Amino acid sequence: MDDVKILQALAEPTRLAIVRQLASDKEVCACDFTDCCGVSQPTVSHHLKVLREAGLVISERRGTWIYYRLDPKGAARVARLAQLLTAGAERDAKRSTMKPVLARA
Amino acid sequence: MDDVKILQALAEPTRLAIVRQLASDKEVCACDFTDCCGVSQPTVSHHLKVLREAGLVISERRGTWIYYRLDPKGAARVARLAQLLTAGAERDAKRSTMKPVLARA
DNA sequence: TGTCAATATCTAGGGCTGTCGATATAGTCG
DNA sequence: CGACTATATCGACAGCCCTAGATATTGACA
Repeated sequence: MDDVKILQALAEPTRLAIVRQLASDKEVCACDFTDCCGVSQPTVSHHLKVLREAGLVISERRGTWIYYRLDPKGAARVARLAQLLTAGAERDAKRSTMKPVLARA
Repeated sequence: MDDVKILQALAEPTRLAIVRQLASDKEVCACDFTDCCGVSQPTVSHHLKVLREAGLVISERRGTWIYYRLDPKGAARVARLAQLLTAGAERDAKRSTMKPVLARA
């Protein structure tokens, strides 16, 4: 229900970089994000928590390491939002269905 | 490359409400957003500016009023981001393509 | 059990942002 | 031009959030 939360999670350079890495690398160890993003370990941990609580990523512990990957549910939510926008924009582009703007007041 | 800017613009309750209204109403006068969002006129003006500069909405002056509608380019950008996520998530769901995790160090 | 590595939590500070009142600008109509 | 309306800008304040150092927790391994 909280699409704002998902968008807020994505709307940050470091977190978007993390998500992009997961979109291309399939599975990434938490320890590797420190290099790719240029921030400290506590900061990475914080961002991963935000992404997790937003429902965008899933974590799985494997020994000492924790591996992250994209959450299909979060991706689906973003896709639905995108579809809402594209559908509205495409509809507006159709001149034939444009109703004349009625006088106000 | 400022996808972050687009996401930041969407990641705010009032602005997302504005965008949702535009997705369903096709064309909306700026003066109508004050009612639907429950914020003051300067705040609405501020949010519309953010959405405009992010490339999500287009404004068109018609006399005293200014009408807003969705920008197809912004919608396309969001759609591309969503596709990135869904593609990655769907790929991860395929067990057959999962490579075993190699030992680290 | 003790040590080491990976990750999480706590804390504080600095910057960004949403908000609104006051004011300015722009357009319409007499 | 002058009055009125819609919208934009300005100024200030409060709250949120990104960040990193210090510290705690967790798991592996000997």
